[in-house]
Amino acid sequence: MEPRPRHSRQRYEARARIAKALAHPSRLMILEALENREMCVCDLTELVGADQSTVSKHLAVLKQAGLVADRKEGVMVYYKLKVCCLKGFWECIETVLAENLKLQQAVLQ
Amino acid sequence: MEPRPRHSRQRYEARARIAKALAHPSRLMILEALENREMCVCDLTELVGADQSTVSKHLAVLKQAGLVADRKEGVMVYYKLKVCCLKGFWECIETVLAENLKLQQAVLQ
DNA sequence: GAATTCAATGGCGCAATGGCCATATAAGCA
DNA sequence: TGCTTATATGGCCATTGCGCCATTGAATTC
Repeated sequence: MEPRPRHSRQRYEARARIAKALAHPSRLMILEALENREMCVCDLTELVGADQSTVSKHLAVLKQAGLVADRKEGVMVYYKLKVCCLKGFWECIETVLAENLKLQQAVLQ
Repeated sequence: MEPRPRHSRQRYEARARIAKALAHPSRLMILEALENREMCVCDLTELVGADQSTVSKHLAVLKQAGLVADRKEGVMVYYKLKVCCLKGFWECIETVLAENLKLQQAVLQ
């Protein structure tokens, strides 16, 4: 059985671009916060606890990946989730973490 | 409403470590291939089309994240999926990609 | 129009990532 | 004991990622 990729390299690269956008703690925090309601950059800056410019760049990454949308209202810019499929992602991550923890504890005993 | 993180910083960092492991096209390709059956490093090296040492390092990343497990049999090392929750992840990624594509096409028209 | 506020951008430094080559390690075989 | 094969590791280099600072741009208010 010769192993063959199921999809094209471009497709895996496209998938990885999305996954990369998810691969930072601050961005995960932002995404989770936006599940409740839309928030302005100032809110998110306070939430993350980093420099405003840093948060702004994180938001640009999320927007570029198509995960959030922004809306300007006066001086403020509000961001909201653009996709509702993140639930499956959270569940997957948490499952892995729980499994890892279980194994670690088993080793200690 | 003051914005407050739902979880600790450590938790977001732990989540991000898993997400980081998913954030490379070759690793996504490997994970998808392992859904069918376990495969040795030589198979996966052929699949990915990179240097054997490169693939070995990708596998170490996946193993460290707790996504795959390895089993030695003689000279060969076989890797298999350790978690079955990746389906939710794929679906999420594909949903985002489909949505992005739809919007791009709408812009062109 | 000057001052203030919110957000985005450019720049810079530093750490992490990922690629290949070369080498090490380990198992199987002559 | 060598010899070959499969995998892992170390080294090196180029690229990327991410933090903050400083600045710019845009909207609001005085």
